[in-house]
Amino acid sequence: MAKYDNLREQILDQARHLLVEKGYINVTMRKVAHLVGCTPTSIYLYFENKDALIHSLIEEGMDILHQKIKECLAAESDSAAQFKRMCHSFLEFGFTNPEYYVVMFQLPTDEMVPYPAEKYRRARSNLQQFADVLHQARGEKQPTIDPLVDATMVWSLLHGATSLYLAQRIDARIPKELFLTRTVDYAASMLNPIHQSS
Amino acid sequence: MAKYDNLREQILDQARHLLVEKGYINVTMRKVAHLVGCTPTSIYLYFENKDALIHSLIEEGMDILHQKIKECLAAESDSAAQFKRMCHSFLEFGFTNPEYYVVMFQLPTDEMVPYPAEKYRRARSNLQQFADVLHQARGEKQPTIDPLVDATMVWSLLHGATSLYLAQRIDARIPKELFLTRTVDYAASMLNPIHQSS
DNA sequence: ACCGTAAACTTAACACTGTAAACTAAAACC
DNA sequence: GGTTTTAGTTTACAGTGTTAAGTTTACGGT
Repeated sequence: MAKYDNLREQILDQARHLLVEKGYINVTMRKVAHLVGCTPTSIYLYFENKDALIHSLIEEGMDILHQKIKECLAAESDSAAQFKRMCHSFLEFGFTNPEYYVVMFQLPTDEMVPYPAEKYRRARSNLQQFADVLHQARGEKQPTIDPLVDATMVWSLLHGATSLYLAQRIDARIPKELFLTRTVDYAASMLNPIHQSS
Repeated sequence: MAKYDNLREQILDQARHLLVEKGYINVTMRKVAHLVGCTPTSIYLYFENKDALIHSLIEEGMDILHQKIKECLAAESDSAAQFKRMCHSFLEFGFTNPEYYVVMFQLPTDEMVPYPAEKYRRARSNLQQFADVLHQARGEKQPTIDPLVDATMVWSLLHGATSLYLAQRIDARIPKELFLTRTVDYAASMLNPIHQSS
């Protein structure tokens, strides 16, 4: 019956290939179809629309990132070290998978239907991981400081750093490695909750 | 001779109107032209292409932001207070001018020709303002810590916070005001350069 | 006053994009 | 073997940025 051997998987493969090698703008229905060897409309047999196709790739990326974050917990026993490693891993993921990062975190809301709330689970789970480790590293002192807020601050920092780096908006005088370690250090300052309010 | 009264300005006006009211995706050559009452191709008489038109709006936005940052210096005498106010102003600019912010800082590099290096002046100048105030607030102690790097860290935080907020990716349990003041506080922690390296 | 030229603007067209509807071929079922 | 369902294609539409050619209008010179 089937003219193709698992067409859905082939579409996903070529879409991923196109994303990683040529960037998001080159992920078009026609280009994906051409690489697969089918017609553009055939994609609609397996994906409701382009957004659904991209969302599948987003989920893949979320899985990869989630895996990398989880590995940080196993690699260290000290929770402060775990936290730093997690920050480093997040940055490294963005730096080495720029196109994945773009679709996962930088796609304009207007340009695409928002990533369905239900599927934010992995993203939220990552944030919760940061919050948990942060909470643990500080040893339950000062329970008034909500770790979720601090984790959100850290996420903001990491996301901003990655975005600016990928957009090549970091001053050329700052070497990549310095930028990376400094960002981790700044994030790690959240481990010592000595804040003065404004 | 002229069929229109300062067509270039009218184009810019309607493009700005469309951007602010309807968002970046709705800034199309045909929609701008329709609002102006001219043909789409007439725009090309005054702007090389769509990018050039958008860049004009970007420059406008940069000017507005630059102005707001400058006002912070006048509003306070203490340089630490100036710094905090600058951070707050940056966030507020993004929060209240989401569409300007999008074209200024979030347009995918691939989707648009990179913002010409020469025109980064205002953006760089903003970064330098942050670096200068940071340097001054710390009173020249520890000259080894390059304020440019720290200013870049702060910029990363502010940009990340704004981006996540505008994309509505901040946990609903965190009120906007708390998020705002916490971000400013975190940025302000750069004023006390007590960093432990990793 | 008239002609030629240059400036301002429009018309028509091209190569793309995502997507819906209609059509076709092949397999599955009874 | 005939009918229905599945898998896939063909065609078409409305939208995008942009280019090239055509048109109208105003200006300058003799």
